[in-house]
Amino acid sequence: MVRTPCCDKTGLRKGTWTPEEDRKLVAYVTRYGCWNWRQLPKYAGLARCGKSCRLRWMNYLRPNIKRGNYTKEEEDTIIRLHDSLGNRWSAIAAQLPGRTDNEVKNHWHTTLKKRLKQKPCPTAENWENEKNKHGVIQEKEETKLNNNPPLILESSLSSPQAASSDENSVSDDNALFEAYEEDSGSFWTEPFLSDSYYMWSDMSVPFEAEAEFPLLNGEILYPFGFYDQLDGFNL
DNA sequence: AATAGACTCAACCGCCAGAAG
DNA sequence: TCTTCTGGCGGTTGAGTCTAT
Repeated sequence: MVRTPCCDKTGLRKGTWTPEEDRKLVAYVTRYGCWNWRQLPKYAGLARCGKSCRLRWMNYLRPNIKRGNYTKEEEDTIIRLHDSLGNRWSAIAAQLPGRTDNEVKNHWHTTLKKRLKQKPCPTAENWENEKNKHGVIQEKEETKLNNNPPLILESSLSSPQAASSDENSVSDDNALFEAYEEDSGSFWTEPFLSDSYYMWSDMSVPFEAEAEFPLLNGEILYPFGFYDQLDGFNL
């Protein structure tokens, strides 16, 4: 949706991502990882800032991103965690497999906040009651988050085994990664090339783009088929 | 059918913390 | 210790879509 594509002073594109840009980013990150978001666009052949690439990947292109309606359980979790953590969206999102902080934040502002204003959710009330009854639930929640950071991060999300049981709501884009898994075999078993894996094993220094990355030279080797924003990835 | 207002959500912005030099 | 770089986070924006009139 959204912002009119434009360029900033340095010639970097802004606004809505095109299918072609998505394709380049997905191809690059799944193949080489995101060893440095700021440098990545240059090597991936993208006229975007690194931040924009990271955001696009984290919120949209990453494997196992869950889209669509929120379940009652998910909404209850958001309300409960927001009650105890406040606007710590990333911490809240970490408890909801497949949901991003941006998505949780949007859902809160567009739906849940209003709903609670109109008619305080029974779940929130129950939560208050439970807190009063047991006194320790909130502390438990905080402790869990502080001492044992949720593992629902890149590596677990990227594994099909760890995917949510609500598979139908998971983005169709995942077909892309499943297809890649078939190709590479080791895709899921190797450390996921994402935030937790910035540098691939035998590459400590970024090499010359022209020499090493066909992505910049017309003949582009994509591990996947054509991506269509409406239909997802056509393999 | 046309229009206005409300709603949604992808994307941007600015700030902060941690790491490295 | 200071500076610079980078990733991450939360707040905000604004164009597209939906709904009511």
